[in-house]
Amino acid sequence: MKKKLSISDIARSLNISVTTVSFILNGRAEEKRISEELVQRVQKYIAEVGYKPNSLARSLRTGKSNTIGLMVEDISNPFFANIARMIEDNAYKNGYKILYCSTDNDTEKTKDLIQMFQERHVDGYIIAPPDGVEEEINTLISSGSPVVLFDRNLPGVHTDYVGIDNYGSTYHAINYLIRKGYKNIAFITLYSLQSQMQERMQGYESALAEHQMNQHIKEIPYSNDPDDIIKHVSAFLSRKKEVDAVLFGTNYLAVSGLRAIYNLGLKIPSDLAVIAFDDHDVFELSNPSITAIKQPIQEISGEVINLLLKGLKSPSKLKKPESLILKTTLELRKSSK
Amino acid sequence: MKKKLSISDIARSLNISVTTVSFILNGRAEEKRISEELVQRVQKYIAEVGYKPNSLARSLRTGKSNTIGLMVEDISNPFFANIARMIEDNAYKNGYKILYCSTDNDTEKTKDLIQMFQERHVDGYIIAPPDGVEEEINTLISSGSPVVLFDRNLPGVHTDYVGIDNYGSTYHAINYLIRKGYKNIAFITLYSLQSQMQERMQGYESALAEHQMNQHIKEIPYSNDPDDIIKHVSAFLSRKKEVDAVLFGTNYLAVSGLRAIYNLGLKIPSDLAVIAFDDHDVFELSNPSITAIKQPIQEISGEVINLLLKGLKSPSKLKKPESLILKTTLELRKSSK
DNA sequence: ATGAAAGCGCTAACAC
DNA sequence: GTGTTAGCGCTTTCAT
Repeated sequence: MKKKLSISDIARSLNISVTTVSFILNGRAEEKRISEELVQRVQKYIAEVGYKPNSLARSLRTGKSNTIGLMVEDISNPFFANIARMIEDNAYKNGYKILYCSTDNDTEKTKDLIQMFQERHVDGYIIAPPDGVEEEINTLISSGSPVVLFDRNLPGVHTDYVGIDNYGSTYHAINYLIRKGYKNIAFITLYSLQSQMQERMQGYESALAEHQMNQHIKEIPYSNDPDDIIKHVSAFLSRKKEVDAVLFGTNYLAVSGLRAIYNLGLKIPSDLAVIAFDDHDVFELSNPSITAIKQPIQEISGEVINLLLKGLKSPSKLKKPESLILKTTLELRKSSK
Repeated sequence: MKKKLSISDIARSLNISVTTVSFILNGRAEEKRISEELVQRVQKYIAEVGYKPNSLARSLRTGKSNTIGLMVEDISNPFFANIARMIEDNAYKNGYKILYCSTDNDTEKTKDLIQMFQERHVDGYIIAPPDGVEEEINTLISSGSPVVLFDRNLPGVHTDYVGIDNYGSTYHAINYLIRKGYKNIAFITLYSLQSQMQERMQGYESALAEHQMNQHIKEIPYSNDPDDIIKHVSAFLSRKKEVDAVLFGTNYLAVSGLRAIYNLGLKIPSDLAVIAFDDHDVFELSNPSITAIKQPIQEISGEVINLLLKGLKSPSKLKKPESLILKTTLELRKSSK
């Protein structure tokens, strides 16, 4: 277990000053007009002894940690896991590491988490926020940290946002079902004030209203336990026999919803047509396969990290917030006739 | 944007020394016999002004970062995403944050990643390693960092490990297929030297050997692109018409494999029985549902974090490595007659 | 029971 | 071009 080397050890061994070493380390040799030969010598020595700067000390000194805080609803949800993966790749490529956490859509938990990240001096935040954390996020922003929101926006928070056209997505999906002749179209969604869920609901309502059709809405409280969801969906569908099509508000509602539907012995699409919001491997391989509103995950992650890196580069005050609303696609499969 | 407070600001405002504040902050007031009244006063003030110690400075001083490095094959794979979620919950509960990364089973990438984590002074490592990083991991261990390996073990590395009975799992699965009367059972697996894949292969081979049955093995190179896998599986199955059952070595091989099977127009289980290694939402909801070898994810994560926390507490030298081999269950579904 | 002060390893303003 | 040095904010030894 050899002793960790420090910059002064290097300087001493080479008989030069720490400043010189530091400048070379930070690629400022040219700028400081340090002789090419010295640079070579230092780099060779550093490689030889395997010296690595202590990033903690560096961070303490510079105030930058080269770390990004990623806060999602649940890292085990495939939508977020996929986004996390793409963001990771991009961040590492740019010299940033990722600290992650799952909020469970819990406002208090999220506040704690934000504080933890703050104490850790993460350089920037990527957040899919629950509602109720507007104030904390505004504090973050006004203290100069770049923040990119995604998946759901926060009213009253002035920062970069990447989302999708939720309203249009459900609006079109419902119109598709109407064209196919379904008469009683239900919307099974999360009991939530989050912007994306509200917009999805509005799209559903508008489409029905335009055709003077009845609403059948079921809002289910957020839960980590699939069985809770299954129970709610079962109860709803057993009660509402007239429902002949259902749009699920999120992918995991749909996954649990499918279980409920199979448990009830309902046949898709003859008894019930199904569309899910957010795609999932399950939907392609189910039999029948399930039509889904597909978010452009790659594009979302790309824009998110892109905006954050931009924010990291330029002082946030100079940059005015951008909002990107991306298009979804309705992936037609066999779950509707 | 108010100036960040430091411990000396607190001390100055309260007219006491930083030492005292530090002791109180670190819960050593009792031990240092600081008057109860002073402790109260300091804590009240700290809460009032919202002072938060700078964890960077603390880490620099103590050498502990309260961060755990989590390295998995691919965070977007549901198996790893689920483990990540459970590990996160436990770690945060114990005051640790998680830095994660995906190795893509790439030896060189993993070496880089290990180095990055080392530079970050993570306190401990949880790794599902590719092969070829034995040396790097041994260096980590001998430098005193606790390391817990999971999912696959590394020969020659002496550290905690949590895995499953891979050999027994495939052995039993194949025997089950044999009992059901299948004659030409294929094993579609990863082209890999990793311990868990080798063991799975051995279980397959032993079971067949005991019944003097022919092997049909297809090893597919690791790829992030599902289409690559689909192509390989399609080619293999079109060539090997006699195959009447197939065991997939990992869940994502099975997910892509199912696509290949459907593309070829094969019917499960009449044309082909299917078993997957690792469960997945897809398998339960597919029609027919797919039999799978299910890993006890909760138990795995629990043991992993448990071992790591143990290692974090006691100097690793004093602790002798533990290896935990957990049992899987064969989740019988409809993909075999 | 409390305080002074020496660093942890690094960066960068300033001096030469 | 290169060196000296003052911190970044904290912990902890040693002194009182």
